[in-house]
Amino acid sequence: MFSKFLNLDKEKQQRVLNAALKEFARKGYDDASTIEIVKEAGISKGLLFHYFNTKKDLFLFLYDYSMKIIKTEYFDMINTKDKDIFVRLRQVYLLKIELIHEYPWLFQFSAVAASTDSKDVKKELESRKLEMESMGFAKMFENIDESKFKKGIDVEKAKNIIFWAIGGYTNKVIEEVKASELEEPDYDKVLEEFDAYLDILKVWAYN
Amino acid sequence: MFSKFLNLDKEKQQRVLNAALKEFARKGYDDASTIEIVKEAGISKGLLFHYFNTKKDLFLFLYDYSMKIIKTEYFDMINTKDKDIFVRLRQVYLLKIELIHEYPWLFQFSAVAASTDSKDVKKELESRKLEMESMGFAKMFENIDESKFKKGIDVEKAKNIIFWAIGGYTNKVIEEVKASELEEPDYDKVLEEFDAYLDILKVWAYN
Amino acid sequence: MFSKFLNLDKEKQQRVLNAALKEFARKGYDDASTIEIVKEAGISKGLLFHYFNTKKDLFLFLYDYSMKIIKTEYFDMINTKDKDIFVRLRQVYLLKIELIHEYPWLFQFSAVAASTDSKDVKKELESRKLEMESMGFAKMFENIDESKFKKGIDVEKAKNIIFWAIGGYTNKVIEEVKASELEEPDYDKVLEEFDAYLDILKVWAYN
Amino acid sequence: MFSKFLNLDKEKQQRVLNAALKEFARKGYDDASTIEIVKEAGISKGLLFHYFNTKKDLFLFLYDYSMKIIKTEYFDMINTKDKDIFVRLRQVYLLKIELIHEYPWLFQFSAVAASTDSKDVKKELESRKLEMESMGFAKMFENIDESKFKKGIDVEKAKNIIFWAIGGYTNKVIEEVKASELEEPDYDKVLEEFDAYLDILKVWAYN
DNA sequence: TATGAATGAGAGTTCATTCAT
DNA sequence: TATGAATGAACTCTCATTCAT
Repeated sequence: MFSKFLNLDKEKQQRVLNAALKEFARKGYDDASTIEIVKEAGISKGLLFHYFNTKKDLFLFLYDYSMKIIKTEYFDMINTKDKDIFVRLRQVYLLKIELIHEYPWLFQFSAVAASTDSKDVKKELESRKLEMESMGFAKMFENIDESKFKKGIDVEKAKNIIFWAIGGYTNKVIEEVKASELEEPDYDKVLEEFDAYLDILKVWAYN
Repeated sequence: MFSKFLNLDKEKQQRVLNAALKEFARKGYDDASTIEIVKEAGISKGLLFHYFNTKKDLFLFLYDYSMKIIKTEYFDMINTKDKDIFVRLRQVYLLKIELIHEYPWLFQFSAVAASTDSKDVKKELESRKLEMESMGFAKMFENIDESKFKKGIDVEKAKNIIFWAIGGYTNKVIEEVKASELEEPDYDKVLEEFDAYLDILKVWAYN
Repeated sequence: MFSKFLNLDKEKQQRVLNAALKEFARKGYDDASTIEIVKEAGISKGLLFHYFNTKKDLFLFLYDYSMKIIKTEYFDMINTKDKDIFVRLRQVYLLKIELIHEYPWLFQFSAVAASTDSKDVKKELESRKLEMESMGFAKMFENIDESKFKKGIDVEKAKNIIFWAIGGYTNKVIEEVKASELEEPDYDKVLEEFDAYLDILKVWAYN
Repeated sequence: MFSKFLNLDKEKQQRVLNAALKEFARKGYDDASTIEIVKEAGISKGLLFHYFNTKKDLFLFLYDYSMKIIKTEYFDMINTKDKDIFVRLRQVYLLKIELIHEYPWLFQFSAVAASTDSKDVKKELESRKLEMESMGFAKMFENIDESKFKKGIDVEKAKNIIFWAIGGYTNKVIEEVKASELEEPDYDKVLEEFDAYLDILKVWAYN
């Protein structure tokens, strides 16, 4: 199907993939411009369609590509031997930062793809949505030692609060990066702050 | 500037405003269609441009209009005499539900506007972003009795966690409404669950 | 459906119709250029699509329009009281010339439409093909006095020969007009020659 | 000019020629796709252009090639010793069927080429149109014994009628083949019917 | 004020043709 | 000679915006 593209040398593939992920991540499906993608990738308009046939196919290719990476290089890498939820979350966070380094637009693209309502791709997306979010959520909280939690509290809700709190912090970092037009945050500082939040949650949630 | 529009009878103004808020909220700036707006509003295409000159001006008018409502009818209505953060949050939540009833697309529009990156409006939006979020955050946590919090914990971070947890729950509700294609959730059930989350956070955060 | 177009003043309608009939008649469906049509019609690119939505819809509109004219102003006008086949054919021929005067590209368009294989319109065409040709053939030869024909000859085949001979002459005239780049032939000369052919066929076919 | 192509082994030449004739015959000049040709011929895109430079040159090469075959293997093969027009026509008909067997797309291609109006090739076609039709017509009716015709009738016109009648029958057969999606008609049946038409014409035209 | 026909730049896509290998 | 990736002009179609009425 996409063999023409996949036979390219890796460097050119990366250029095209990153350009496309970036454009879709920033503008969403409908507003993303194929012209911007080819400009950024340094290829001609015709060539993009030589590889991917349509904008829609390109998007779905990127979706599958992203999901594959997120599954194999993120979810599957979560070590469920750490049973303490905060040790686990820290581990996952470090994994994510690593991945963002390698694929700067991957998570933003997948977030945009997950929430798009564009009628062109909605149907196809629904049919393949493996619920990355829920899959990630499940893996993140798999085999957790719940005995450490304060008694008398709904553990599912407790997990949700922890999940949302961490997601909130992550979004804050992303917003700050966007606003300051940095390409990358200072990950040491971020991790330090992240740990501070984990510490609070630990004190709160555990006995 | 928009005097032509503002001189209309209120009923017609509302029709146009709601139609436009709805379209932008659903599709984002670039993908919103002026023809859909005029159809829904029951006016002609020419008239919309007679009132607002350009799509961009319409959008920015809506943004300012939304911010004004959110400020005057939401943030300013927060009663800071309730010093307990969880009493406060519950109060704010009820206020928001009330406002959603009156302006169904207001908060979704403001969320879309806040996160749009469309180059047409990005610059103007930045220059006027009064940081609704931070403004809301500030008001929501203004004059809070911090003595109730567990000692030895960074209060600002604690507030953030609570804020994000609540935001997370809100988004979950919105996603569920979207997925079930309901126009409105069952607010009683939602409030009950909301309270359950507040209770957990209370146990956690307070002594 | 095509109300926007049908509400135009007749002169503009004619300009657009003739431009489109001409372009499709000359180049066939696939190769016809909407740009050429709008140039010839003196309207803008957008306007053609404002009227007809797609090239396909335009083509099918033209098809239905042409079939209607050919039916009501050609086939239905054939006077079947003339039972002599040669009187009938002469009558039909005069009718056709008249119609060509009014709608110069009508018959060429309908011939092109009948023989097009373009996958875009093939299906729709098939579903509505009222078999103009066979319908015309039927009407042309309806209520003919067959007693005048030479005995012992298959009358159906005889009719076919006459039909093809006349068709052949007609095509010859069309080719000559094309080659000389005249817009219209000298109809008096053509009719004279046509009569000469009819006379021969009469001597041949009748006793 | 086309020496690169002509130096190929005959089998490959034939593959390319037949693929190209078929594609042009089916779709006309403008709508014919070079990629379809190379796929059918089993060569690469670059190679086609290496041989023929442009689509136009390929088309004109095919035209000249076709005309040459039609001249040498069709018109020149007409045996003018048969002076009876109907014997002659039958002979020509059999010749044509034979040739169609050998070059399935030859006549359809030449018909399409003769009637194309595509501006790319129109001019060149006109300048070399040796009037295949008229050439064939001339040869077909060369050295015919006109004494057998009914007296008092314009012999040229009589010949035309016979020519058109036969052409009409031929087109009918082609249409029927197309409609039934057969690759080839039942030639025995066709010949039988063809003879029936010749018989009628014979009775009519001769004393 | 109010309409919607009219405009044209720009979108995604196709395809003959070129060119590095 | 042979390949097919790469190009870019041209296609159909969309849509914010203008303008005659």
